[in-house]
Amino acid sequence: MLKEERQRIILNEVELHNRVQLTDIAEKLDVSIDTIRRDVKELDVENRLRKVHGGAVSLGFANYSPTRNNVYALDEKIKIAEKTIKLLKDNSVVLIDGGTTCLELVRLLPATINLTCFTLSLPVASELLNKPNVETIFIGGKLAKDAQIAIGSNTIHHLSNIKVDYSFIGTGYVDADYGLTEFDWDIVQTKKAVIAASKKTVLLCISEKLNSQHRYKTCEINTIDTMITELDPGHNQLIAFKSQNISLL
Amino acid sequence: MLKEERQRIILNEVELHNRVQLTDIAEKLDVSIDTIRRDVKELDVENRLRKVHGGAVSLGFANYSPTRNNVYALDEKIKIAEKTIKLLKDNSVVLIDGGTTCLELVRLLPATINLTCFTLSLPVASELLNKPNVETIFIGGKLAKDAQIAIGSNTIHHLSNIKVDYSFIGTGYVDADYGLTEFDWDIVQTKKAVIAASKKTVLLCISEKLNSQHRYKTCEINTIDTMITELDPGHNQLIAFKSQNISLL
DNA sequence: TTTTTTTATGCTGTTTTTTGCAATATTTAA
DNA sequence: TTAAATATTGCAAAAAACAGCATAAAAAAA
Repeated sequence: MLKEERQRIILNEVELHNRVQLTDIAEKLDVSIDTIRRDVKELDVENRLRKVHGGAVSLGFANYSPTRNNVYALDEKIKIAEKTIKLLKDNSVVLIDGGTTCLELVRLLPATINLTCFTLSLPVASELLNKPNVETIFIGGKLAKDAQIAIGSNTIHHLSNIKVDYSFIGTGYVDADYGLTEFDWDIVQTKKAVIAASKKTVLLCISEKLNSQHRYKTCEINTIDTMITELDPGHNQLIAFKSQNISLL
Repeated sequence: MLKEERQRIILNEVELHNRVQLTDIAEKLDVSIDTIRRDVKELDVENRLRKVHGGAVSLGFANYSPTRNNVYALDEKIKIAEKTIKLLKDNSVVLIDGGTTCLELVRLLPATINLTCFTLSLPVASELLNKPNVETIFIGGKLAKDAQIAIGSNTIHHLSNIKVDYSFIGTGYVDADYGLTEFDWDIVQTKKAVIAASKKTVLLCISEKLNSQHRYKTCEINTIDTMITELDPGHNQLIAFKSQNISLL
């Protein structure tokens, strides 16, 4: 049997069942497991399937990723993400909120980091699945169409049952006096529950949002433990926050 | 024998069987392996076939994968999705499983349809958010990296608290006698919980999976209420299922 | 015609690829 | 944690590819 032929059969099996075991294929084709393993490794390098421990899965199955749309102020968000990653300790349990800043944080997480991550956000969950050493737990509930996050009473109830070391949240609006505010009432309720479920809360926020406010209040500014912007902590845009009881990074 | 004639025979053989081995053809034509090797090499540079180690494969065979659509057996799955959509009544509450067939179903859902959808699958949830009149509820829990679905005791517990009108599920393997089976134990547990949470269960399955089986059993075939394949219900591949207590579509 | 040139083929020895095996390490499941 | 399954690595045998050479056949030129 030609190698090409064998690999074609492997691909076919993988696409048919989404997932196959190397031992099964080896037996079926009557070649050694080593041969199948090498085939699968090659096919993996060629991006025709994804090799996993003990077998292989089809790309359609494993490779789902939402199209990365144009992220506003990407550079700033990347800077924030990099600062945030320094805060993360191995083996901690964290909760990561939705929003593009948090999503950028997840994208930039090093593959080596060992975390247990809770999240409410579909895109964040999707990205987290690409991190080999992160265990991802999605907090279920009714999904908000626009924000792509779980909201509502059910979600809030689930959140009331957990307590994480750190939560990393974004916000629609922030002001040193008025605190964190949002446009959407449901989001506020959910964020409140997130903060209540965290020992420490870290706010990720580009400087452009500073000194803005909206209708519904999530929390006072000093409810936040740490605020991370792309600016240097000594920047004079942050003076109003320095007097509050939060640490700046 | 003319070189021209020999090469034509080689090409014929390749077209017919999608592949040939050099040793076979050399023996058949009673020339040295070197001659055949040179022939095949020439045909390869002329782009009439593709030379591989030990033989040659047809162009269609070699090109099948690189430029193919990402979803295996897409046409069949679309046909299944179309049949399934006819089952859906407005304002019903359904649960949609993961897998590419179910994902295709969601993609083809008309924008007008009014549904409440539960799901465990990240990609399915993501697609559902594009449907303006569908309320999506994600059943939370620990996420499986490869299948991108919620699994584990927490998920199963959540499922035990709901009862939907219909669930639409896929399966790794199905056999008229052995029932639905899977490669993965966790997936089986979750699927069992899904079935328990449904008044009616509908299996979506391309015919290629019929008469295949694996290690862990999800359920007997007659636990399923309806099975939908891309085939006509009267097709003789489905005879073994007709005698079971399930309806075919 | 004969001679020369070109092309095709087969043979030999060497190199590369493929494959299976065994020893060891790593990952996973219980 | 331990035990089992799976991966990795190095190695050796077999198959295939390759390069060079000699010969035979065919074509072209004398």
